[in-house]
Amino acid sequence: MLVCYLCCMARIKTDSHTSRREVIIAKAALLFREKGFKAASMRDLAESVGVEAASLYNHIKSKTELLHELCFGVANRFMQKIEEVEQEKIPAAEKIEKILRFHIHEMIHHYEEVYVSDREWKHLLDPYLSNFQNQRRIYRKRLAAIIEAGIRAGEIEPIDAPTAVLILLHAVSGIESWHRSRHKISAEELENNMITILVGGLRPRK
Amino acid sequence: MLVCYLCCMARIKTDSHTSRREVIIAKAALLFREKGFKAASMRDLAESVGVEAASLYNHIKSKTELLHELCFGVANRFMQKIEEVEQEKIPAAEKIEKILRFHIHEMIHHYEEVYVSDREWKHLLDPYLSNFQNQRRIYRKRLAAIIEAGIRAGEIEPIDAPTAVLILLHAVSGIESWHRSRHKISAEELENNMITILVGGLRPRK
DNA sequence: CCTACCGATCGGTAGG
DNA sequence: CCTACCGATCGGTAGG
Repeated sequence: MLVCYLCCMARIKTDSHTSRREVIIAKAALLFREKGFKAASMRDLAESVGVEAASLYNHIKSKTELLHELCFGVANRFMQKIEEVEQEKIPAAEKIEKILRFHIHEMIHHYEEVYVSDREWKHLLDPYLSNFQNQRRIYRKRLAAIIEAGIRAGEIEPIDAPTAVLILLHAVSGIESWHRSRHKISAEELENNMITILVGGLRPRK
Repeated sequence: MLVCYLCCMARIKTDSHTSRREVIIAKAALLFREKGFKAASMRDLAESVGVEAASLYNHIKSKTELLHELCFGVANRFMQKIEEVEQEKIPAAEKIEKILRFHIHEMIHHYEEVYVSDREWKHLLDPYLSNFQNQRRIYRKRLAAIIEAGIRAGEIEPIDAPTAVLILLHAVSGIESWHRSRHKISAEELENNMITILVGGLRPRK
């Protein structure tokens, strides 16, 4: 379940746009998530695609290229979303809630890619590695800035903003455990429970 | 900084108890955290210990044995702590706070091992792998049971307990990012900020 | 897209 | 604790 049902319906119906390359990347996401980047071999990937290992190289340049595609695909979506939310004229606490809901949605509907981007990025090679680390740092600073604005406006508990960012982002990545567990509550229930606990924890209590 | 200063002072002073095996395990924790289990080679480890790769096998059986040692060392400490806290006669919310503070403390002072146990356990081999997964599942159930008791007692917001557990545990593991960041606030500040955000989010707001 | 194959590196052993 | 070395597996290329 790499891709969101709604997002990709058109593509699946017409079928012709799911190129071989996209299939390879999707299968790579699954494999890298299951085994980790280093432990997943190109022969594993070839088998799951249904070709010989050598044939993969007609569609991709290298194993790390697959990791670039996955990591930056995810990073770009998050960066785009935060830019969009920053410009809305709503209270900071609502901005945070919107961004959190986006994180939760991405984690639920694009699980494999988001997970890989989160846990395997350290295996990127160096022009890409430092690029990715920079994007991450910038993203967290922007999120912290929203929280700080919220604190100044009295909408958010006065706490250390970088610590709050760290908690929020990692808490959301915990959906990974939910995703693989048996007794799953529904996606909506999960989302609302998380928002209750996390955003609730940020609001002033009187 | 594998081990806690306080915990290990005696050992460092007398010096003779830090056996070669313990040094190897400590260096392995560092390497597995930096590179990941699969990407860290026994030759890397040998170099960081200061011997040839073959010599390591006079002190350990295999690479995976190092992973066992690290994962179960950590798991056992957490299991022991939760058993201890369960038996105290204090409100559920205080139990949760105590356990959270223990998690935070472990993450700060035994960073490498806790991190490896958290992220690399999937590379354990199968008698150990399922054993570890069982311990994890049991631990989370016990934590959820404390939260549920707290909800029934009206000390904790009525939310889905497994979701709360998932959020709490992953939020705490976010200390990893703090640990490697430059502008670190102090460990005590960090701990108190986390408790404010997390336990604050659990308490009823009126 | 395949067969055939490469150099490098891996975890681990033998033997001293 | 070392030197020497093993079989397996890796990412990737050549050539068709």
